[in-house]
Amino acid sequence: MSERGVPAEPPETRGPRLEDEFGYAIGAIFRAYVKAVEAAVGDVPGASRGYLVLAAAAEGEAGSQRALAERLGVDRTVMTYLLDDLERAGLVERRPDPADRRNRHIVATEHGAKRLAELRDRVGLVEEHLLDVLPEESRGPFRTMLWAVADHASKESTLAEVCRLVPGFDVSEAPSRPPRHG
Amino acid sequence: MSERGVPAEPPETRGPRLEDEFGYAIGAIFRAYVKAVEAAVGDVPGASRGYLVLAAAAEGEAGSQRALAERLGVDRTVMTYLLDDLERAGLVERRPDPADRRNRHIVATEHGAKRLAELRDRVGLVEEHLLDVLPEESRGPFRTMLWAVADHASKESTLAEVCRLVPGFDVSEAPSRPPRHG
DNA sequence: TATTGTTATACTCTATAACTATA
DNA sequence: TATAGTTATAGAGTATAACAATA
Repeated sequence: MSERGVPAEPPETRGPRLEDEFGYAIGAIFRAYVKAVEAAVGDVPGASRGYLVLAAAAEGEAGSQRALAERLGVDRTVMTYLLDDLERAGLVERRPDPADRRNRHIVATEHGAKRLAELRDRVGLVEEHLLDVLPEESRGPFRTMLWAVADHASKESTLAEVCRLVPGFDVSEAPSRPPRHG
Repeated sequence: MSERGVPAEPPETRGPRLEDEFGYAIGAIFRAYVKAVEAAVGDVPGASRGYLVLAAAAEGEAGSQRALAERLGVDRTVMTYLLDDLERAGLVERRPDPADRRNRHIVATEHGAKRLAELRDRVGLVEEHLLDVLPEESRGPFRTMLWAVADHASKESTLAEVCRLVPGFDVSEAPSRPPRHG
């Protein structure tokens, strides 16, 4: 029927297992973190994402909605909805920026700051538990390296450079991927 | 108007920045990986997820659809749609398992295996570029540690243990989170 | 005119439930 | 009865586009 041949059954072991793929590893950690934090933060709107927004707001470094949305890799409209919920829960406030009244400064309320203190403890336990497979003396170095990679990955230039490295590769050219079903 | 007080502006620096949060770091890396691989694999259905499925299929270790779905953290119905697309693209095949005819064994076609070889190169470049901020001698140890954490995070028992550590914390009890807007 | 934020809407992805077939 | 896979459908998340306010 089909001219495409039979699958290549591995005679022994030809390549890496699924679990050896970088994408598998990073995805597994990300999913576990999100799921655990989701439960740890209870009814905080936006779950792990809401926690990060609250953390930034409490440090007074959240900046404008747009800036915050970009840092978290979400659309600015999504940030609007998320902040609606966090504000309704009394955790954060939108402050008009006197310097540029188009901007809204995102800050934590007193209640938000207090709530965050508890959340930090709980989320901290989640993190600790995720990393407790590593020998204690490795955790510091691991975090340092993870942070360095994250910082690198966040840069616009990084994705752009990948495009130059891979022939016929262009991030901006979305290959007009069809929807999965519909 | 409101009895909730003013936000706590940081007098100096009270806590970690957003970028210091584990959740920020892991999310940033995950997003960058997904985005870059999405472009790198071109028209492969399912993008980074499709790549992982194809990789598992080509090694003959994908097993049943359900097993594969669980390893990738997706619903079994989602796996059905994803495999529909990959099969339509001629990259994988569903083989009925003679031992238990309810199961479908997922295997790569010859075309799929050939395509995967190219994809591995391209995805490999993406990975290399993400990690090239680390000094060369650190990349191996970093991967080893990342894999260990991923393996640990994938275990059912890990999430369960987190529940015992955090007081009043239960993953299975989804706190009936309301939809974000609707 | 360009930008921030909002709103309405459409779209995409995911999950739920019902069904078939195997066991 | 229980499980793997499929299908239909509803639901949740996201993005697009049009708008108001400000620069």
